This record gives sequence, C-alpha cells and structure tokens, in this order.
Amino acid sequence: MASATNESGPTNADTVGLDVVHAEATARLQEAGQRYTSGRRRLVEVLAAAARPVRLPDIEALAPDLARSSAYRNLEALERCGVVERLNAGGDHAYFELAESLIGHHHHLICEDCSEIADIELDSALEHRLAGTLAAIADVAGYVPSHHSVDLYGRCSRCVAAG
Amino acid sequence: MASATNESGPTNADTVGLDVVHAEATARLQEAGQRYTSGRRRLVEVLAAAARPVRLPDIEALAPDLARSSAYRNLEALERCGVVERLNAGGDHAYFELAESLIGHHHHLICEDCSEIADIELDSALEHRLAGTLAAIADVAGYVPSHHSVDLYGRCSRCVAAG
DNA sequence: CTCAGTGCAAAGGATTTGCATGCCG
DNA sequence: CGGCATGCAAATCCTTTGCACTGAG
Repeated sequence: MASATNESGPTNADTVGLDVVHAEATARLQEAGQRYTSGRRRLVEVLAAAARPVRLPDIEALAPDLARSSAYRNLEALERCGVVERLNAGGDHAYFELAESLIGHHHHLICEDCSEIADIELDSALEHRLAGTLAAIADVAGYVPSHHSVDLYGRCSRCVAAG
Repeated sequence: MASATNESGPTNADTVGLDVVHAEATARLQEAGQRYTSGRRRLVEVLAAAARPVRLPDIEALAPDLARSSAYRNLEALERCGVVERLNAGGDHAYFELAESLIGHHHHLICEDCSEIADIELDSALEHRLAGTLAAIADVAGYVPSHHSVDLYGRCSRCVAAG
C-alpha cells in the first residue's frame, strides 16, 4: 500500500511539528547536495501554515519577498527531495503542499467554483480495501504502482450560497 | 452519488455503440442550439476509437485535417454539452475522453513516465462504499458533491522495461 | 439571409530558463 | 575559492481569442 515506505509516518496533517518538517527538509536536501536556504525554509513554513494545498499566487500573497522564479525553482527542488508534492486540480495554477510522508496520507475535496481545496481522510478500513484493490489492478495491468489519489469534486457552501 | 443521473447508464467503455454516441451528441448539441458538424463528429470518433483519454497532439496525429483551434473549441463545446470530459493528469497537455454518461463510470491508471492513461474500474461493492463515504464527507464539509475521481499512478511495463 | 462553425494568425498566461551576481561552506 | 542559490528578464508552449470567411438551413 501507499504507506509502505512510511511505516511510522503520521496519519493526519497535524501530527508532525514544524521542527520535524524542517529537520526532514534539511536532511533530504543535504542528501541531494542542496542547501536548506531561508527562501526554501520560508516556502515550507507557508505550506505548513496553510494546512491545505496552495497555488503560487497564494504563496506570493503570504510571502511577497519570494521571487516568483525562485519559488517555482525551490518548489521543484523540494518536490524532487520528497518534501513537497504538486497537485493538478485542473485550474490555471498548480497546487503545492507538504508531502504525504510528512503530513500523512490523505485525499482532496475540491470546489468546482472557487477551486479551493481541503484535505480529507477516508476511514482506514476503506482506505485499506481501496489500496488492496488498486494494487491488484496495477498488477494485472503490469504496472509498478507508486501512489493513488481520490478527489471529491463539488461546490463549497460559500459558493452554493452565492448562487 | 455519482451515478444518480446515470441509473441506466453503461458500465464499461464498450457498452455503448458509436451510433448511440453520435445520437446522443446530436441531441445534446441541438438542445444547446449547436450543430453536430463533421469536425465534431470526427472528434467524437477519434475519442471513441482511442478508448482511453487522449491529448491534443494525439488527436492531431489521428486526424491531421482538424485545425488545432477548432479542435479546442469543439472539445469545449462538447464538454459543455456533456459529451466529452477533460482530465487533468498533470502533464503539459490536458486529456479528453467521452463523458462517463456515455462510456460509464470509471477511473484512471496513469504512467508517471510516459503519461499514458488507461481506464480502470473498481468492483461495484467498493465503488458503492467509496461513493457512500464520500457523500458523507461532503455533507459534513457542507459541500454539494458532483463527482469523484480515483487515479492510480505507477510505471507501465514498457517504461519499467526501458529502465 | 442569418448565424453557427472554421482556420489562420496573434494574444494570453502559467511555468521555465539564461545569465550575471550573491552567498554559504 | 567553488558551486549552489537568487532575481530579473526573456523565452516556452499550451490554450484561448479576434476576425474574416464559409456553409447549412
């Protein structure tokens, strides 16, 4: 299943403290011969504080001093090191959030109107069964599975109210 | 749940014949005051023949006579009429396939290397349970749910073999 | 005749890249 | 010092749009 490399990993977004995230980021970057600079640290802090996937404009709003190109480059570096994950929810912008190995396996609830994304969790029995079924499907198809996503689309209460 | 408007719908991609798809397309377009032109028909035929999501370059390769801008415009028109669906798998290009109301509810198996996408189905018991759980989650979050997706990522046998 | 559809060329816009400079180790 | 990191500006490239023309009813 998805957590095979994450046996002792967290199970929800609040399980791991920011200090642990910083430590992990430092270690994983160093392993790749890269530095955990203030810009990258800032990026991680923004993602941790948001507690939900954010787009580049959101990041710029929260940290106006970060140059756009550096933000993209650093997000990519953090992604390669397994600290950040990129989501494609289907708007103009990509979404970024801390990797599941840091904040735990989860899925997403997406508003089709305003594009806001919230993290959700399936009960572990269902998640387990889903993982098993998907593993079997991958096997039959000759795939080496890496991970899965479940996205729930709808309209949030605010957008419903707005008509 | 997701199939609420699709009670008598097909359950897999081969259930519905091309003629039925054309009839549906004609009807849904006409309802919107639009014509089912040869270009649009061609597009639908390409999507039906592919039996998997395709990108615009794929479409151009299969139907070189279709102008790119017209292809995009027609895919959008067909999407608005519920004949085509657009996927965001996270590559450079968007993917298009016939709508679930025509080819049945399904999910996707995505190769992280070559970006090819295949359609997959969950057994109905699991799908039903998933739908129920997601409906409950949406309810708690105050969302009006519209649909869900399950994507399985991995590496296809060809890419694994290629190293 | 009217109005939707088409194709070409140009615009739009998120993301990436080239390059010179700054800075940590 | 050496190499990674940064920021600005310019380039890329998917997708959308403007506009004049064609075609079906």
